[in-house]
Amino acid sequence: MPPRKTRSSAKSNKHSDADAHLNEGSDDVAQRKTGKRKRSAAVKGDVENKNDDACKPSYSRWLMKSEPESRIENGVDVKFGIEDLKALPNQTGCWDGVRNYQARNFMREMKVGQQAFFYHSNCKEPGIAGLMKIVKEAYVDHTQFDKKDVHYDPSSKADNPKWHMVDVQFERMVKRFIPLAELKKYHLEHRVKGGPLKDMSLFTRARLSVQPLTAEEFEFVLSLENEDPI
DNA sequence: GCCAACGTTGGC
DNA sequence: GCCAACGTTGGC
Repeated sequence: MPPRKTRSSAKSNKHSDADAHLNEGSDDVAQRKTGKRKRSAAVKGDVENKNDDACKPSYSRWLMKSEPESRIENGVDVKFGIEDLKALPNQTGCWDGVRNYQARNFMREMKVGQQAFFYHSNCKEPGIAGLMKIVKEAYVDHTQFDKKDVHYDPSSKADNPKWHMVDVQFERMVKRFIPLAELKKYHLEHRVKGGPLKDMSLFTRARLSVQPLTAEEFEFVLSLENEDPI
């Protein structure tokens, strides 16, 4: 498969007439393969909201990664930083190109109005650049069918699409950029002494491009805006 | 540019 | 359904 990056491209509400539903549960291939249902979303975490049906934790805050620096992949520049989102019409874009089942599943859980950190990855200074909010719930990612697209997936069929995306809208920059290195210091400290970042997915599941945050994690990270850099 | 960690694929 | 080989992610 051709994937790489977890990203968003410069298309905005163009496809927003697509319905906000998804063929529920139709293709949790990864989960079926391992026979472990709900493993991806259930890996520890807060239980602030429960779904009606089960005891599966649900999240309402997210972190989404994208690359702010130019990098050519299959002849296409995959750069998409927070400034690029901000520059789109209505400061809104679709988060296409996610080709990882866990990340996709988290996107499917997202609800309109929820907040997400915009994280800059694979760049000079990785870290959290700003905040965005979910403005459209999961719908089919059209780029999987586009042969010209970097994230084209020949294994995905039109009558049973594998990949979905959400629309996000720029909300604001963080008051100061919060570097990964700083978050990591807290993470290591909290792992020893206890603290909100001790299990943060950014470190415990570093390669996941769409991650859930607990309320405690989210609030702690946000509070760093008002602190001096360490 | 390197490479560790980890997700995916496919043979058996 | 195991697991080795392979490919990707992303920090450094």
